[in-house]
Amino acid sequence: MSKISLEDVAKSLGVSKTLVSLVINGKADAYGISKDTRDRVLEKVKELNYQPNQAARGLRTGKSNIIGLVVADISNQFYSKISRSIENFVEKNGYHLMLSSSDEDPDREMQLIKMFRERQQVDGIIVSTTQKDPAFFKQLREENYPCVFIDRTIEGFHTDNVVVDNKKGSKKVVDLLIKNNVRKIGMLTISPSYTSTIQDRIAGYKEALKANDIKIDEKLIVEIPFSDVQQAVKKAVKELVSAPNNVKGIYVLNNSLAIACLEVLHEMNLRIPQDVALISFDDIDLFRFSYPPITAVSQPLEDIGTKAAELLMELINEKTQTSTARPKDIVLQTEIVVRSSCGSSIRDFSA
Amino acid sequence: MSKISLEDVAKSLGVSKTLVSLVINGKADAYGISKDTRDRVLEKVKELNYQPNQAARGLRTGKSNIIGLVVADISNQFYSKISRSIENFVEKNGYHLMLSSSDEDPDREMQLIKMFRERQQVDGIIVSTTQKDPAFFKQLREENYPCVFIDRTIEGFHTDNVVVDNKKGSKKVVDLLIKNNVRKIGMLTISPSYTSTIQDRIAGYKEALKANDIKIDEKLIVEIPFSDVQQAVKKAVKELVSAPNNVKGIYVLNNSLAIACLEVLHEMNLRIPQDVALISFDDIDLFRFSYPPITAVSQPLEDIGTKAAELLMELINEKTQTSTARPKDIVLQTEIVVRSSCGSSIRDFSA
DNA sequence: GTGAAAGCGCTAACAG
DNA sequence: CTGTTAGCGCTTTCAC
Repeated sequence: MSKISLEDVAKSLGVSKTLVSLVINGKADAYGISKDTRDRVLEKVKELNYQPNQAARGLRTGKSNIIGLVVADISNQFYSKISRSIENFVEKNGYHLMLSSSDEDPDREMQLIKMFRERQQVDGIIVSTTQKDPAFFKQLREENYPCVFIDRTIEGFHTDNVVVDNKKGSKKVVDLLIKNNVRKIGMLTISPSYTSTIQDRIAGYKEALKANDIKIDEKLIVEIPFSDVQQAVKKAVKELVSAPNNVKGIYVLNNSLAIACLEVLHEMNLRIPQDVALISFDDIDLFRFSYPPITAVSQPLEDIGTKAAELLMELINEKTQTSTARPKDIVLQTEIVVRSSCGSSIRDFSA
Repeated sequence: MSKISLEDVAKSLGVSKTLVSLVINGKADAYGISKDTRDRVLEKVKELNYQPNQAARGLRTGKSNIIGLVVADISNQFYSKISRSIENFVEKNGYHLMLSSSDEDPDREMQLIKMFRERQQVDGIIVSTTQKDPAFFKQLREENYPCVFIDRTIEGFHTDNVVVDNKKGSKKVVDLLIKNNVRKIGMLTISPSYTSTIQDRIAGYKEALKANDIKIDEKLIVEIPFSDVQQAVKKAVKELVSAPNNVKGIYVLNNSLAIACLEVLHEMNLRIPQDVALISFDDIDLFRFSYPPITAVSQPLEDIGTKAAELLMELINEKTQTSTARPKDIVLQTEIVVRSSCGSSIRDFSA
């Protein structure tokens, strides 16, 4: 441990702890400390390689300079990319990132947040929530605890969040498929399906169908449990592509589903897009190089992370002050990345 | 904030803080506290939803119950999967994970670790180091600071680590390619190339060539800078596949290189493996579904994370005690996943 | 079996 | 401009 303390620095300089503390915290000017003493202090600090003890500081100030991030699964590229950009941003502000995965379990998520907050004194959190009921977060807000939602919102609960326009993105990509003459389109959603993300994507799908005078068939919408994607997708895809459904296109609502779906289609020796077209939400590296390359709705991951971190830093700093225009609802736009899996090929490796 | 403190609990029970503290920390038995009072305390704690303040506890005990993880880039699936399994393990022990990416910058890495340790009171770290010089870690060890290496070691420095047998894996995969009658094999390494991982993989490549009486041509070994993979790979691949080099196979030493390489080969309209074969270290989801599927050396990511976390927990708990058989050098085995990119096809989508 | 009291290292009134 | 002092909430001797 950094055995040397504030007191050591003060003593070896023959000054008070206060003085050293003020200098270290950049309050030298505010307290009119002479440039000379300030420099002497700074020099000594460097010489002794003094590092303030955060536990002590935290105990005193009630702050930790740590922020928490809770996502469904950090090993999903979608979240790990966002995490990276959050890290980059908060680091500039002297914050560190504490991380946890909820596995889409609402109770676990609550537990994690509580732990972060109450035990570890995390100064604020960024969460991709899997809650349905806003009660927990309402209380958090009442207690004025800095919290930013990413990716998902909770119905009927307005708070600071950074999301993408899921409905619009969803509609556009389904529209594209229909323009490519695929009119019978099955959809794979994922549980928990009550999340805003999934709901909006479903809504976009339905809108696209309606706009093209296609009747919505609820039997073509299959919900896959988060805990057993592999098996469930297999079963679902088989049913969708065969009679009486005979879908000619499959729309999957996230990247894990896409991977599983791709695997099943290959196993079944179905050609994509000739036999069945495939489109997905979430664009990941894999989709560029898969066989065939997959058309997907791409989200600005870096922006999501950066904006969320920015928002959280604002919240933490404003905390007691009156806040301007809160909560901030940031909606970013998606982009359709067209590849051969939907029939309209930009680049097709099978040539 | 959890406004209620130890004192609140004690007061509302009419007992001392000591008592409550002892009960909470499971030392009731050791101090012979009656089952009756213990239960009363526990009940009150629950009723008031008391959460110990970690900052205070940390200040007192010098522990934080946080461990740090430093990797090159958390958005690389290789690290995010490991991170996930570390998280799972340490969580069971009541620890949280603090995360940072070093971007393969040795100075940044040192800075991060110092911060973790000295400022944030992280109880121990797991690091995929990018250092060449062991000095920093030697000092860490002298100060008895718990630290576990994953993925990479530093030459001439023995410490607790969890790695895979890179040399063997590398040799096996190159061997395979040679067995498939590809004898002119170029290799793309990545900087910093002095890491044990890269050195061992290079050694494996050379061994395989030697074992098959193929002359080693240093011109076929190209180092790609971590900071500019895309461009550099493009240039390198073009040179490798054309005269006078005319390689018939490319071996890339990690997954980022593979992705970049795949892209270039497609751009150049070269068929894999007919024109150029491709093999890689690190198996990621993408390789199963890419066109063509890519043969790779697969690493037991979950095991790496779990073992490393286990080791670290041991180190933290042993700290003062005499340790048995330290440092522990855990070497896990890799597995070659054969796919069509190397010529010997198990499953080939191009059919 | 239980309580009193010291003190971890720091910050922030308040004095001067 | 600089120093004194009082805790933040907890653990841990030591006493009873």
